[in-house]
Amino acid sequence: MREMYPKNGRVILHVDMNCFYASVEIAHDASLQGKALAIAGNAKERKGIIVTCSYEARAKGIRATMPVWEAKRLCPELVIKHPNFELYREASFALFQILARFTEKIQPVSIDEGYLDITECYGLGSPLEIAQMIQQTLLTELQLPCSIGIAPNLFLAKTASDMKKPLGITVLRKRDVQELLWPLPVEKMHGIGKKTAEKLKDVHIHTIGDLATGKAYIIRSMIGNHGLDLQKRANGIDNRDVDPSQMGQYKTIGNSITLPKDVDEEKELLDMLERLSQSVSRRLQKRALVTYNIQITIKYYNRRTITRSKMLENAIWESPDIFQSTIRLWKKHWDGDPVRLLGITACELEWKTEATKQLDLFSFEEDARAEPLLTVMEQLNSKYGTKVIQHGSQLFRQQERTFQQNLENKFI
DNA sequence: TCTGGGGTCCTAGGACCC
DNA sequence: TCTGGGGTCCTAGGACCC
Repeated sequence: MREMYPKNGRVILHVDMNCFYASVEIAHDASLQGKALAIAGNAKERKGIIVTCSYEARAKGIRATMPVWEAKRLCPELVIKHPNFELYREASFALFQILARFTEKIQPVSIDEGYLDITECYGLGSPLEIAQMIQQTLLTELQLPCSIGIAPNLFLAKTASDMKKPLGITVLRKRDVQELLWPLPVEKMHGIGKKTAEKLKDVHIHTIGDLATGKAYIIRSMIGNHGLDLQKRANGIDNRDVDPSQMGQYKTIGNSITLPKDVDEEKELLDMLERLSQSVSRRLQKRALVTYNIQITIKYYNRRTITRSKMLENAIWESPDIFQSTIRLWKKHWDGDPVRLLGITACELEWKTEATKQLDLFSFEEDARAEPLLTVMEQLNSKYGTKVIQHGSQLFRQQERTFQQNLENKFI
C-alpha cells in the first residue's frame, strides 16, 4: 500500500461523520434505529428547515434545508427532533479522543470532521488498514458511521471522503484528478460557493478543469489571491499542513434563535436576549473561558441582518454582565423594526486563568486549583499536542463530577 | 406554506499613533 | 501653513462550510 505514494509524500486522512446529528440521536435512543429521522431547527414551527436526516429519510427524498412542511408531506411518519448541540459536542469530543489514539497530528475542521496526518504511522498498518480500523472503532464504540478519504493532501482527502457515503473509504491520487475532478462543475469544489462560482462563470470557468487550466491573472482579478490557491488545488496541489494546535480551541461561542414569529415588542425581545445571555454564559463557564467582546446579531422581518460588537475593558463571563453588554448594543442599534432572529456571540475568548492572572497575580494559585480538568487538559493539549487528551480522558471521566461541582460552587 | 444554528476566515475603512 | 506613510486596533460585513 505504502509504495503507491511518492517516497516523500504525505498520507492524509479526512474523517467525515455520516449525517452526524441524526446518527448521534440514534446512538442515544435505540428506538430511533431504522426510522426516518430528521433534525430540524424550530421543529414545531412551520418555518423550520431540515438540518440533517437519517438515510431512511433520505430514501424518501428528504434533504437538508428542505422546509419541515415539505418533508412531512413526502414522509408523514417522519420523526422530527430539535437539535441538541450539547449532545453533539459531547459526541464530537469522544470522537476526536478516538482519532487521537492513531496520531497526534489531528486538525478538527468542524464538529464532525477532521484531518489526520498518518504519514509516520507505519507501525499501525497500511493507510487503508488504518482507515478501516478508525471506521470500525467509531462504529463499535460510539455507534457512529463515518466516511474516510485517503490522499496525499488535505484537499484531495476532503474530496475523497465525500465520494462514498455512508461508511465509505476512498483513495484519491493526484493522478486521478484530471479524470475524476476536472469534469465536475466548479461549485462542487470545497471552498467555492455560489458567489464565487458566479464570478468564475463570467470569465467562462464552469468546471474544475476550467479552473485548473485557466489564466492565473484572470482568476486573481476575479476572486483575489485565494483564487490562486484554489487553482492549485484544482490541479491536485495543496501544501497546507495538518495543524493540531486547533484541537479543543474555541474562537467564538454564540447562541441565536429564530423567533416563532416576527416580534417588535421590546420586552419580549429583551427577555429572549436575557435567555441567550444565560446560555452563552453557561457555555463559557463550562469551558472556563471569559470574553472581551460581545456581538449581537439582529435579523429583521425582511431578512436584513446586522451585527454590532463592542470591545470591553474587562473580561466577563457571568450572564448579568453579558446581558448588560448586550442591552447597551441593543439600545444603541435596534431601529424598532420587527425582529426575526436574535443572537449573542462571545468573541475574543481567553482562559479564565489568563484573565485572572492579568487582574490579580496573587489570586492565580487559588484559581488554578479550581480550574476544571477539561480546561487544564485543553491548555496542556495546545502546548504539548494531543497525547494529553488520551492520558487525561480517563482521569476526566473519574473526576468529571467533582469538577462539575467545583465549577458550580465557584461560578454559579 | 420559504429558508436554522453553529462556526471560520478574510477584507476594508476609520481611528489613532509614531 | 500644510500635511507623509506605515502599522495596529476595532468594527462591520461577506463568503463559505457543516
